[in-house]
Amino acid sequence: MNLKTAKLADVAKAAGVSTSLVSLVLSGKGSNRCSEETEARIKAAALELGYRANRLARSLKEQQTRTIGLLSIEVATSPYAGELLMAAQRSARSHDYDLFFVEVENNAKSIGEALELMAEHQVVGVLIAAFFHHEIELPERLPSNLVFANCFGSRGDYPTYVPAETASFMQSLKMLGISGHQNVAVIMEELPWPAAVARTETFKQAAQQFEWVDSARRMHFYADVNSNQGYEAAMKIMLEDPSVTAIACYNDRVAMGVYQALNELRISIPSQVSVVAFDDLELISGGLRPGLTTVRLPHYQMGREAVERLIRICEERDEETQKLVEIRGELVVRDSVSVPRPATESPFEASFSAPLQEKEEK
Amino acid sequence: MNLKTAKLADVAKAAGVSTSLVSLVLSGKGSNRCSEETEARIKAAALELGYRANRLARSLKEQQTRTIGLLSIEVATSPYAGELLMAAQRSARSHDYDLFFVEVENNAKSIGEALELMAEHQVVGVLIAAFFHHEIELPERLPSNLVFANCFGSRGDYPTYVPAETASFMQSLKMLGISGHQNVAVIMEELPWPAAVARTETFKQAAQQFEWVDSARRMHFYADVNSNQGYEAAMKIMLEDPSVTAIACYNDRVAMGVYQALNELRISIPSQVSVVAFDDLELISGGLRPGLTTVRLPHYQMGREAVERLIRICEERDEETQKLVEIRGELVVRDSVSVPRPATESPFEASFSAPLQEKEEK
DNA sequence: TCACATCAATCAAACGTTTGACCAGCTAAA
DNA sequence: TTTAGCTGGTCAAACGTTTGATTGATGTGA
Repeated sequence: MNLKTAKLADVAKAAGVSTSLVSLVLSGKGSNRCSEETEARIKAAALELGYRANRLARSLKEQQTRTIGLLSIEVATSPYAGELLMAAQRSARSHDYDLFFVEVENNAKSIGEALELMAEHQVVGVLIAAFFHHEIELPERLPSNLVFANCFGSRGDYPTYVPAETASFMQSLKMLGISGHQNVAVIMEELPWPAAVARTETFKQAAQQFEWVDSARRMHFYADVNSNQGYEAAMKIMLEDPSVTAIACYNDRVAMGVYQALNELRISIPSQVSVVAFDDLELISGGLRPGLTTVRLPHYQMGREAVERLIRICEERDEETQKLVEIRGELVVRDSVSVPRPATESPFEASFSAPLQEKEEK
Repeated sequence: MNLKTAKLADVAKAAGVSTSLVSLVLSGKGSNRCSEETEARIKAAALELGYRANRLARSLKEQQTRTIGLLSIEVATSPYAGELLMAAQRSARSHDYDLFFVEVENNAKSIGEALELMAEHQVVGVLIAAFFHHEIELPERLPSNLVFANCFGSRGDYPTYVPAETASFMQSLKMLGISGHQNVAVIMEELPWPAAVARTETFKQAAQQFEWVDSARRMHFYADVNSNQGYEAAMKIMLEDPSVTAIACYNDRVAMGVYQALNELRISIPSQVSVVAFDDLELISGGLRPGLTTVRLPHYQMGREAVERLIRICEERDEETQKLVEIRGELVVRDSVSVPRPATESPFEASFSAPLQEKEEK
């Protein structure tokens, strides 16, 4: 493996045959073109010398690679970015494709340069992936074999795999609805990300469907809600509107703030107030107590399906006509939802002494 | 950019010159080998046709690529995996290198296959990166240009960039020490990960240095402490040993459980009990209230420095002799540490009504 | 006028692989 | 005896690029 690895000619010399035959035998295309004895000799020589084909030469000759470009937009801004990436990598490998990875910022110029670079490397197709669902500014020239995952292009009509925001969030909300909640508040992102727009709309639908009380008044918007505004929002909600029995959160991060507010207010989850969210960042949703009932963003599925579609396209056996594929996230039920407390009961009654006593007993 | 891009011969024909000259001009090596007029004509033709060099052919001819292999071990198990990856990618690009990405499980066989694959792609060097600090099982054959980031190999003596566990964690502990804390408990991982072993030792050193009381008794070990045991640990600590004024946590995730326990126990942070941790997962450390004072794992620096070292090695201009490089994480001071409460004061006095009243005033 | 430099450009080989065309020797059917 | 087919291989061209060697002008100094 060091510096120079053996080449076809070395194996051929060692086995006393031509390079052609070695190539044929090693690629399996030369069945019945040589004797078993020679075949064995060639294979032994290849093994002995640790021969590995030079993919550069092979691809040059064959006029195509088995490499796909993964163009990742601002990977680091999100935790769990890895999951889409991992899914893409594994799917590619399982089809014997390799991954050429470039990460850039979300602007047409950087993306254009990255695409040119990939073209130079003769990738057969490109997957553009982002780590939160948004629009990507595309340059003029685009490869024909292009698929989007967790984002969508500003131009063109390419296969696009995104989370089914509406259907997914609806699962969370339905959980509240069928549990009997009527007084549901929602803490939503105000900036017009696709996720925010869709989830807001979903809340309206759910409110109508389940006949939630005062739902219009109970929608609370914050710009850049990720920056810790869940706490303030929940404080405001519970203090100004104590009849609320459930809070739906834009995402897990918001829910984390909500938990802290409810904790401080001595409102117990879920017996006094139920909480649902979106994302399922295990670090949060599994780390909170009680565990957060939330919808898992389908990062893995988006990565896998986008790559498989891309490969089908590259191999010209894509029969799907649908461009936009929305993937529904799975509802992960933990312990943050229960039936609503009786309508007459104040939320400010959650006894805190209970867990304390439990512990003190022993 | 579609399917077939123009090649040297096309540009040559368009400009009415030989391919040699086009190559020379476009690579800048042909200064004063042709007239300015011809040079302009060639460049115009190249632009017109959207010519992009075929890197396969170039690398084959030049007998070397500018591609480095990034072998990532189990990327998805950690959030913020992206940061190391991003750092590696950006550093590589800034030196005009590209990244060939493979992600595998931590076993010698998978890693061996990935390395062979990279060798086939003629990478000039390999960076093996993991997303938590541990040992990597290596196969027999290893490339000569190999560097480790956030992990280390079971064999061989390769440049290795890891977090300075001791020096970093000591920053957190020193923060407690110089604030005057004497009764410090620690919640530590029991499994013998390098991080756990080193951080345990660091705690012992700090305890000795600052003359912490009963420190041996105040070390609490949990196997797989990431699975939410911070809560139970903190409960146990505060109920059995209420004189504790500060809790040092193995990592942010543990601190998250500690916060929840202290919240339930009505112990306020930091006025009654201070908390420090390790990792600085912004999702947690920035999302908790009050913000968690913790040490940032130097993912970005490890990625960057490892790649730059690797490139120096590949270009045979590496003058460093040191193999193991420990990178110190930065202490991120937020609001979870204060001076210890008076020795006579019980921790169970944090008034919860205060923030409630504040809010009710308006 | 000759030798020699310089300029502007071309030639041709090579990188490692793949693969259709070819070939020599043998057997079996026509 | 010819023909055809099989067995067990080899030959040589090609993929797109780079680059040392070469070349044919033109200019220049002795």
